[in-house]
Amino acid sequence: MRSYKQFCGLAKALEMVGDRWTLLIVRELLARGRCRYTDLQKGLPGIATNLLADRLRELEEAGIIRREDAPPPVATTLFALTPRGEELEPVIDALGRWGVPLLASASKSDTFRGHWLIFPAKLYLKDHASDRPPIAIEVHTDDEPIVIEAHAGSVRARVGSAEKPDAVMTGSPRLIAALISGNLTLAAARHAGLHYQGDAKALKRLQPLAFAS
Amino acid sequence: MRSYKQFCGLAKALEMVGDRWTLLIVRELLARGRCRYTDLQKGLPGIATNLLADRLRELEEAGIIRREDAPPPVATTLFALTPRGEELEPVIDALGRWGVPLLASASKSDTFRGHWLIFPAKLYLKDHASDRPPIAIEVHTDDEPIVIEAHAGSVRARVGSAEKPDAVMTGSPRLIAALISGNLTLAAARHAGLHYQGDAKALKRLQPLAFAS
DNA sequence: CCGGATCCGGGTTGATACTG
DNA sequence: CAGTATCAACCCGGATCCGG
Repeated sequence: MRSYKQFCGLAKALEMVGDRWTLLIVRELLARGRCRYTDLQKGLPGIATNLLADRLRELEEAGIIRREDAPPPVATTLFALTPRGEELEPVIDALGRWGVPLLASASKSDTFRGHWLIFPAKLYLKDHASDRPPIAIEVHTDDEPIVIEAHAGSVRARVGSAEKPDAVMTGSPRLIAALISGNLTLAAARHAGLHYQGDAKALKRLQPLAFAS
Repeated sequence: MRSYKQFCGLAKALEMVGDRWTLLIVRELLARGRCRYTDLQKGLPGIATNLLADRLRELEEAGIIRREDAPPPVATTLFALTPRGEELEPVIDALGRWGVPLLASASKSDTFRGHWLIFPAKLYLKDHASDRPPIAIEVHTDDEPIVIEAHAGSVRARVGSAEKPDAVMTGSPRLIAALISGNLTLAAARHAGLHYQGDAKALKRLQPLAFAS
């Protein structure tokens, strides 16, 4: 991106990460950890391959990502965030949180990837029973499943499955996002088509206190 | 901005505020409160007037800013953030904080506006003596002065002057930014050309505890 | 299949000039 | 003061191609 030529931290930050697609690439690397070019492409539906290649080079020059040569027998290139790149997490979180209300009026035809739910899960869910044993909830959409785990007061979310989940939910991204962000009760989400099996209290332990139903 | 067509809060947020210049316009309105088109132009050196007009229209359609007709005798248009627009403050703060380290290698010829210092002042300074009487520090650069006020544990910064400042500092933006963000001690900044008169303890009360010199 | 490079058409940006 | 109008330069998206 062209320089703004302003002595301002915000302007300097935008020169490095303000380009189209750039922060979405960082989102992918934050959500999945280090991954291959092709994995990035799958997580960024709509990006042109030349733009992905350009951005990766710019991000590497800026010290935000790092290129690693995976050892044999894989022998492929892996892309990962540097520590400086990981410091962008608060930025992604703040922007993502600001954007959640916009999802309500999203187009029906928008693409979706399961691991994008990791961010609202981390942002909105808290462990309100830190003295209880750990729990795990599996979340299934059309795409790849994720697991939300609560353990001693902290919540983490990651791609993959749990070995013995306390609950498993299946539904449209829209329903699950509304449920996580506190705009829908479990009962209402079920009524709208969400499938939830397992311990209902597992979810209640994590949900925002906004509604107490 | 073209749609990413992704069901993701971050992507939706970037569609609204990810365009070039957009977040800098929000920065201006956050720092100065409501102001005129010409004030915005002065605070955004380098923006083309057609782009400013375009962005203001887009931001208004998005519900982020509001256009007000100032009453006579001023009779001018004022631009102000809506509540939804003000919710972008955490985003600006996170990005600005991430960008502060980049200022160290900024170009000598970058433009500067005094009120841009409001953000690092709010972000980095804390009132470490909430039981003491309020203080005010005036900060002068080539441009418009700002005031940093500490009162009962909280710090605020605004454009303008104080009636009876406890201290007044004058120096280059670079020096003052380094001092505020904790990368330079007062002694070092003075040695590098910063002029500081008044109570040195006033500044010490606010500075990050990073260095204890 | 992986990780791009190249080319091209169209849209966006930036600089300047101009106006109600 | 608060913008339009115009136009060149640049950036983006889509398609295609290519060496390992």
